[in-house]
Amino acid sequence: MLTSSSITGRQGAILLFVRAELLARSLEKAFASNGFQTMVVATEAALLTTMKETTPSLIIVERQQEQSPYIRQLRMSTTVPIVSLVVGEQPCPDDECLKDYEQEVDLVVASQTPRELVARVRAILRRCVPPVELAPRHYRAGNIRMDLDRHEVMVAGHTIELTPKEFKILQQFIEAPGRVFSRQEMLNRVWGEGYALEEHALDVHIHSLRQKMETNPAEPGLIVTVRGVGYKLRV
Amino acid sequence: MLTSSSITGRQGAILLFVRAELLARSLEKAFASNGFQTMVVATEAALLTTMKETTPSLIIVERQQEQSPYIRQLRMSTTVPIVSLVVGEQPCPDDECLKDYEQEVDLVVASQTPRELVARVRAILRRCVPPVELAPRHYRAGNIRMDLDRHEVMVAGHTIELTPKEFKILQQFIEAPGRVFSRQEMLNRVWGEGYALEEHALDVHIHSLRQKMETNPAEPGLIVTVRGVGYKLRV
DNA sequence: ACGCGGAGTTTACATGACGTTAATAATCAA
DNA sequence: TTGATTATTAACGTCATGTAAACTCCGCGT
Repeated sequence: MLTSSSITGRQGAILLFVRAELLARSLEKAFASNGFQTMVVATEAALLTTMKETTPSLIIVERQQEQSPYIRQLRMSTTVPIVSLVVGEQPCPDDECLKDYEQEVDLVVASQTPRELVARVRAILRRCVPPVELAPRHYRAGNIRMDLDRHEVMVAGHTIELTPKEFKILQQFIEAPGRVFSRQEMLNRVWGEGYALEEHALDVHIHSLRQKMETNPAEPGLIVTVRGVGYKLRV
Repeated sequence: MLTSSSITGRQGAILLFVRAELLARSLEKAFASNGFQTMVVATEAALLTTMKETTPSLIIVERQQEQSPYIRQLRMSTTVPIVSLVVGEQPCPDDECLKDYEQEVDLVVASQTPRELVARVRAILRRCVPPVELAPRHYRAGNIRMDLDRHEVMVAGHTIELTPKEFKILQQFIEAPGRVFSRQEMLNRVWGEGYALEEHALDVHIHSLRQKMETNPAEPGLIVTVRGVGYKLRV
């Protein structure tokens, strides 16, 4: 059952900036067993480039001496919660910790059991769940409108009900209007890569899509056949 | 970006639930000198009545043995951040602290310098001020009205009683009317991030919600299922 | 302490929608 | 016309969902 992952818009992972391999492993494991995904980086450079490419839901940084500069840089570049992790035996001197807080770090915490760290992280994330709906995702092509969040499709002004497969197929079409999709490519996109499936399984879904969308399903004007090649959405 | 200046302005006070007079004084002083107002209560009863009359911006609770019951009660009655303060010499045993976190306490912290406590509180408030202050406490969608402060729901003019879970679920729906929530996303939002939970648990609560809300629960017109995807509130 | 009751969770099962296959008809290109 | 490609339909198995009910857990009152 691969269905759940696609629509949920999976939360960003926890980004761990830790030098010690051993520590990284144990944290990674602790988070993984609590249902969190993690990414690990070991250098400042890697941290910053990772931040450019992905959006973690929280960052844990192993605290160092004189870390202010890049912590500030990090804080400026993202609003994601930052946890400063003090490793080693000697506790972080008070004024050092306070400096972190002044940099708007969300939590400075001494090395504890991984379980407790996970609990603290979870407590922070509870507060940071975005108030829903950052950017509504919807498409338009011709007189077809598709709202991915609402899972709604309108053709010529009135809503039509699509099954999950139909919806996904139409989504492929509308994301590249006019482009021809071979059966095999459509199968890969909708059913998943490497799914051996009778090619003509798609035909049936195309058919039912046409039944629901076309004004005259017998002479398709929206989803048109390109003989010998595949199907495309007429723009 | 997170602006620290506006936070200290006019804003609910910090509610301190501390028994020891001396400790109360010192905390009060520390917060006062950092621009926070405080209220102090010394008994559970006073805490709960104060909560009914005012809306603090954060609550600090001196941790006791076996505090779960009223912490839970507190957590259910408000969304304000709660800090569990461990006083005394012996550190809080691990699993005890974890219990607090499971009750959705925001931070469990051992007695430190007042300055550091203030810094930690400020870090939490940075995250929580926007929701507390500018999030509407009252929603309306169709003929559904929801008052978060009063914890009341009205459908078509008359009040219905919802359990805490039901209430939270409906809240997610009404904050983004029409948007489809996958089971997993709803679980994350209501039960908390990373809680592995049988997806089916949600169905049951949806069912009881329908029983209470729908005119004809057999044919849901308000909370509709989007097969293979999730549920949404029909607008 | 004990039991009661409500809330939440899990289990189990019936139902019906959905996806797939296969078989047949229609259409198009040589 | 003939073979290949596509359209259509029916049938069937699987899976998602709805629902009831049992069970656990916790708070509350006796």
